[in-house]
Amino acid sequence: MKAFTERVIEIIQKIPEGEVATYGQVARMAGSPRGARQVVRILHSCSDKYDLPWHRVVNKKGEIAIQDPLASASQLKKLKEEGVSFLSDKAVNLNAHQFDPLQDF
DNA sequence: CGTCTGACGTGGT
DNA sequence: TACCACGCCAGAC
Repeated sequence: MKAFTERVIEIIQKIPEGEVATYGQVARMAGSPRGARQVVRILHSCSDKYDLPWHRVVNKKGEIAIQDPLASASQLKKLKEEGVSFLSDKAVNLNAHQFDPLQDF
């Protein structure tokens, strides 16, 4: 049983290119259904240190939730480059690109 | 220890 | 459909 934080990090690293996952989804996969906020904290503190594909994590509406305009623009660009389709300027098509955890279990 | 915070989720209006 | 209030819980101080 690894620490919740480490599990979250591993899960995020498993998200394939061209797909995205929601904060709550990652939290559930890590064993903490209510831990979406913790996923946020982890991205803040570990996205750089652990080389996480943080741009593949969005909120449940498929929107880029990050507040920093520079970082959100970067996320948008990376997702488009990976072939993710967008419903709007800030929301991905979750229905078509949401990461399927079945492949991981 | 107690308190605050946050790139969220859910349910009610 | 959109917005608001509240719950959640690990980490920073």
